[in-house]
Amino acid sequence: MPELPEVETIRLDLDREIVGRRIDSVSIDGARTVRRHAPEKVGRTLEGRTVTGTRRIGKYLLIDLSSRAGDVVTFVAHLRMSGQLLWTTDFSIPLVKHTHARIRFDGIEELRFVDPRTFGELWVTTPDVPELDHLGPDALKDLTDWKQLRDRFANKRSPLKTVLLNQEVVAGIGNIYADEILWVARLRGDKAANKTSANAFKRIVAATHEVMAAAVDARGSSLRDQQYVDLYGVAGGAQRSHNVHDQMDEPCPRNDGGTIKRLVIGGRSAYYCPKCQR
DNA sequence: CGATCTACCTGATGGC
DNA sequence: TGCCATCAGGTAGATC
Repeated sequence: MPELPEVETIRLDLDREIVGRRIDSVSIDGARTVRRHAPEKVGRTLEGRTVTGTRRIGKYLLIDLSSRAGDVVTFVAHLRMSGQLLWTTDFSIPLVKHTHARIRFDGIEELRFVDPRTFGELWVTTPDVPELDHLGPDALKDLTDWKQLRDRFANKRSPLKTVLLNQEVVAGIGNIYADEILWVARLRGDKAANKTSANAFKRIVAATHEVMAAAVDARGSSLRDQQYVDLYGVAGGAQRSHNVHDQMDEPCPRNDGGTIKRLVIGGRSAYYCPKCQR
């Protein structure tokens, strides 16, 4: 569920709560939560360490930890479709269904990982996080030059939206914000990516930064099901600014007489205005 | 190499 | 009320 702005919102909250704090204990429940290595390794690795900082790469959340016997480690979380990270001020507060991991800090407070669909995952690794080497430039921080995007589009004949969703091309864009970026850039997502013009690449780069920055400012998008909430369980506000995503049959906000349509691109819902997106 | 399916899961929703 | 089909913010892996 969460895309870059939602992960960044959670990271900003976490940074405030856990940097400088010590992890007492970790419990992992559910065979799917940790699957890159033995689940017990998480507790063994984290317990007793102090959080030194947080990072985000695309939709991955990273928590850096203090060294022990000379080695430093990083804890990685990806929420996939239905994962949540929730801050609990007292570990005795009852667990909600589908709570798969608990990380306790300084005796009482607890970070909980809740994930009904169990697609999300946690793991520990080295600070260079080699598992994420395949990711393209981060859509918010590192996508600055349109030529960078053009080069990454080379040889890609899939639809434009499919390529924007490819995390190896650019990291952090998901289904909601791909629709929004394409609307701002006035481009249709079902056109072949390799036909994108230089001017269109410039508009995509500008639109990506604009859409992502505004969504972070609004603390992410919470749709009807409220599956995304921040670290404190509070919904975001970016959905109120969606121009096309999930806006079927609504008038285009450009007031150009267009009506928002839905189609399927790469097996996923895509919303667009047939009037202003070409 | 690139493109396209499919699997991985639970839960909400809407039609009959 | 069921019961069934469809859909959901994502990604990795198989296959062509």
